[in-house]
Amino acid sequence: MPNIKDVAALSGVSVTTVSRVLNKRGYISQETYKKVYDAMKELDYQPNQIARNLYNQRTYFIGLLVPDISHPFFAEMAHRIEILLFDQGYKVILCNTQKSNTREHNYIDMLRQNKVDGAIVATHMLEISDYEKMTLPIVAMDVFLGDSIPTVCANHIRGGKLAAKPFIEGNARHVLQIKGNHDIKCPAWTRHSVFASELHEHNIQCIDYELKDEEFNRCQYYEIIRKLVEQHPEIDGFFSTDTVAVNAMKYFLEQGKRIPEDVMIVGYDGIDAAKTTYPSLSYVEQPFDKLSEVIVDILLKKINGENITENITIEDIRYIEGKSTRNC
Amino acid sequence: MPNIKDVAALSGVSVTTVSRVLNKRGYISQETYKKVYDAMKELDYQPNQIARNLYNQRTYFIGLLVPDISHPFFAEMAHRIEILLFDQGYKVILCNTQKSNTREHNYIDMLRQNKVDGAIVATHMLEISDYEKMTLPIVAMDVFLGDSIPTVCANHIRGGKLAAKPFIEGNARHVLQIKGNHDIKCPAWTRHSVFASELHEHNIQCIDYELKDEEFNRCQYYEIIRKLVEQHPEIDGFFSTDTVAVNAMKYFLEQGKRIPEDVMIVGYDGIDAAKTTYPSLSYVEQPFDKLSEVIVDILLKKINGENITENITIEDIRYIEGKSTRNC
DNA sequence: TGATTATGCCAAACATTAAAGATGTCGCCG
DNA sequence: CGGCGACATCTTTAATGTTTGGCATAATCA
Repeated sequence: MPNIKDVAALSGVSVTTVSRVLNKRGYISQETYKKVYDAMKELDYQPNQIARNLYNQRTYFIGLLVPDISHPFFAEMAHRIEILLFDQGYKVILCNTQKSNTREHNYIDMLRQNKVDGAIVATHMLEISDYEKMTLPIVAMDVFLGDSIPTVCANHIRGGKLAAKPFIEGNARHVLQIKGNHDIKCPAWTRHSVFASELHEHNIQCIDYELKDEEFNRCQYYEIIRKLVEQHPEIDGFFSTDTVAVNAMKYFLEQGKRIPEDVMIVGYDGIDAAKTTYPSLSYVEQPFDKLSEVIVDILLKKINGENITENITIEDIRYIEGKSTRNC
Repeated sequence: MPNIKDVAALSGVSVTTVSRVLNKRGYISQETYKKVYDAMKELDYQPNQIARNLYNQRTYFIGLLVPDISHPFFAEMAHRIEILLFDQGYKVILCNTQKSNTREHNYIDMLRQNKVDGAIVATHMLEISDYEKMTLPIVAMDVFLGDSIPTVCANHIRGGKLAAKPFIEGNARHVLQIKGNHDIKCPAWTRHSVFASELHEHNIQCIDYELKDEEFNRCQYYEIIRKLVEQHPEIDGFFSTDTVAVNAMKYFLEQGKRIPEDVMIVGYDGIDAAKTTYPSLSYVEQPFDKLSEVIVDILLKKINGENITENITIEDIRYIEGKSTRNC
């Protein structure tokens, strides 16, 4: 692979001059400029970023830690985040932590060894103290990593209320909600507790089920729902993330239940799958675009030295009414 | 951030000795080993990979170019590929080319400047010659990038036949198939041409529609289907990728069509969405696990100097029968 | 003449590694 | 007991590709 010396040799100028051309620094004549550019083209020269990174002490690399990129929520976010970052000159290193703290630990070490400029973290298998003692600029995505690290998430209080409303208005009596196995510090937890208390306020029974550690795989959802509904045949309402909700819809329909007459279903997130069900799913939509914009914005500010620790809550969260809920 | 000098200073040995401890090279006394490790721990030292990369002339970085990571097919593949690579010590740089050749070009340049050890490419907006002249080890994922770059894909001839079978056996008369806007060199194209010729052999009309460049966004699928079906009300069969197929199912059900009695639907890929429809979708399943294993395997072999140019076709592709097709 | 423009050279810096060299210790043989 | 070699341990030095600052040297222009 050609290096700057080869370019200098071919164009008949010094290495310094080539560097000056590359970085548009100092005086360069039109003629030299052309000579150097021609040489670069002829050699198909690509400046060695590794060497530049070493000298400049920054890499423009960003670590993106998600539990599982094949989960549509993270895929949607990753897509937007990567594009926003690339357009600002940053490169994303993808890390699937798989809900394993060993893996998460290895990824964090790897990112630090590779001197990433920052990280976006959507997982939290490590101790909060592990994150807090890091000097690396971090933004937490829908997850709490301690007071010193800003969390960006949608307003889950509002989300929980929005999700509860159709059940209240539709006169549901026994609602099953399935929540992730995140610990209590996870913002997503909020929507579920708000949801539950909203229902209780209206004397609607809320049956809570928390997915176990080993139940995070999406292909298990259907079975889990089947068992739960068998245990609670009285269920006439269901609330969970979209990925779970679409499985629930399938199950209820297969059982001959009418939706929304017999069972109402509300999803959360607004991923593709929520938009292609029949009957169409009612769901609370997370502001993917806004979330990713704010996450990237905060991260870049932190990288540029701003000391940001406050959490940011995105307010624009909407309820999209489909045909899986009824209005009485 | 502490560097190897700080560790050396704190442990009272030379920089080289620390390096030897790190790389387990040469003779190190138990005592020195301990001193160095204690110092590393005390300083929370992380070896600088950038400097190592520069010296060793390899980065263990792999570029992953996909059109759009939020598309479930790529998300599923990316997930598996990233895990396999990380477990082999490689790091994945995520690139969403967005079907833009400018972006793709910029990504390729970026990857070369960052001296990635290899790349997995699932997009092809550039000229084949652009890829062929690169010295970078590349594996093409379900895409053709010229004779010198190995393509890994499932057997789409078999896939096309498997997809056609239920329509033939179910006595469909007018089948609409929607295919991606990939040019004719894309392996995925094969399944659609095989599908069409299989139908023709059995005197079934096959209406082909090719998505336009600007129609790659999944939220547009429903509208496209609506227009096509309005133009062809005789349609009693539908074949496409899962992401399109689930939209078709929604549309037909909303139109009051019975599935499979009035319209049969077959999907392709086997993503989550295909598994949560009601009635359950019949689909041809791509071997995600096997595909990703082979892609990573071939790439690592190429990185290690093997000259691999032959395409690899994965045979284990299956038809999963759901309730969206009928057996007459 | 003196400022401006253009270029070159050299050395240092970034953090690390590897080859070669220095130093010291130990055992063994004559 | 002196010398030699084998081995253990650590240091010195050069290298990886790039940028930058300081300094020197011209040529050009006003």
